[in-house]
Amino acid sequence: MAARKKTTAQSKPGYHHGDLRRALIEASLALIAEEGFSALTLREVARRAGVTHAAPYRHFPDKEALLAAVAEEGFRAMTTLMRERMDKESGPVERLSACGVAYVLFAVQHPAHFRVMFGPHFTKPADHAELAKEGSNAFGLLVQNIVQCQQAGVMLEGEPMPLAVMAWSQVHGLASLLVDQQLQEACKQGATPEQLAQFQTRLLIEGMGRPPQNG
Amino acid sequence: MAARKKTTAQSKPGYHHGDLRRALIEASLALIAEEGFSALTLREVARRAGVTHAAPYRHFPDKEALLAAVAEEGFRAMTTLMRERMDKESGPVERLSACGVAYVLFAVQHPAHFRVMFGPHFTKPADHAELAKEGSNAFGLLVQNIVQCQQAGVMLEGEPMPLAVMAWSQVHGLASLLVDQQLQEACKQGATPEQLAQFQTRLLIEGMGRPPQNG
DNA sequence: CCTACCGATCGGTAGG
DNA sequence: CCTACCGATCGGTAGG
Repeated sequence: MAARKKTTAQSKPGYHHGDLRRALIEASLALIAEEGFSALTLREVARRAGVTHAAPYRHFPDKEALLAAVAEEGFRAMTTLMRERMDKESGPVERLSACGVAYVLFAVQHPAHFRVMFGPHFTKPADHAELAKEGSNAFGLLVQNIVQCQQAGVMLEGEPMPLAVMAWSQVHGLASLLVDQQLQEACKQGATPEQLAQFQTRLLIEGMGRPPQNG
Repeated sequence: MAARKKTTAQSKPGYHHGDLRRALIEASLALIAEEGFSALTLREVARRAGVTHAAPYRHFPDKEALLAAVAEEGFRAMTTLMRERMDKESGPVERLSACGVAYVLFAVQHPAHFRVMFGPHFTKPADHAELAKEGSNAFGLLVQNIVQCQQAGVMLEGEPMPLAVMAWSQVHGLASLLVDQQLQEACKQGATPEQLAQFQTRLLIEGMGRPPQNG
């Protein structure tokens, strides 16, 4: 055991990465997960990736660009997970539910990604067109599910947008509370994130699924 | 205009505050609101309060203690606002709705407070007993409203906790999306935060208000 | 509550 | 992708 040196995978100083860009992104995620956001500096990221602190500038002009790349990747992975879960269901209500559950599970499984995606990091959103597009894609999936529920006659008619924003709020709130560790006491009854998400999604659709009683 | 010096309220170096503690808290909030979280350093806070960077240590042992004071104050203000809005209503459903709307409005009106209250800043929650208590008080108000709806027979029976967590998720999600500027395009239809909160709260209670159809 | 000081770290760049 | 360097800022403390 004494012989086992305390080093990261590549401690050789002159090591050349095959893909430093990827290594930097992954180092960022690990750093955020382990030591929180305030610990994220380009220098520490470089250190963890096994390069000097000047190297990252070959791939990202600044920290914001690195974070944008992390966020983009996050949105793509989240969209993929939502699609996977949706594809296992056939009915529009079940597909909408699966989409929401996937949102929450992604956040719980990738908290660092989730924080970067929705944190207030990007001073000028206009500078990150690709990122905005990935975000819209994910939201579009949700809207599409809502519309299909409406067309199937199992959801309130009219503008889909307010309903989509409501569904987004629901899953985003649960995801945020879970990621930020706010549901420790309230939920130590043993409920898993998936159970919570399924319970909430079901009641949510229940509420959106009938017109208010007349009278 | 040339005569108008560019100084803050107190530029006199030796100025003695009547209440430096308050001034530090308010400087923190302004700083977060104006330049984001990463700009929050004890030195900059001291600068804005018009004292040297050693002065804050007389009131707070470190940055985390300052943030805990900000968060405590936030929870107290939020609880007050929820109570005010609830007290204008008499029916349990209306009171629950008012409580949720107040949560969202507080976040929109005090985004810096909201971010501190729910951000991942407190490494050891056990070190901040007072803060935990204020948070529980606010959540308790929500649980109490749920129970009263149940007792009035207008809400699903059984464990109130899952319903309370669901309601919290709903308003927390909407509040977070608004504070983090994520609803710009989706909602430039002109809907105000209060209208969004009221719409969502109404449908939420709708969903929690009836047992699923049997069959 | 201030002055003066400490070691440490950071973002960024020149030059190879 | 590295070495070497820059100015700037930070948290924290001694001593008054």
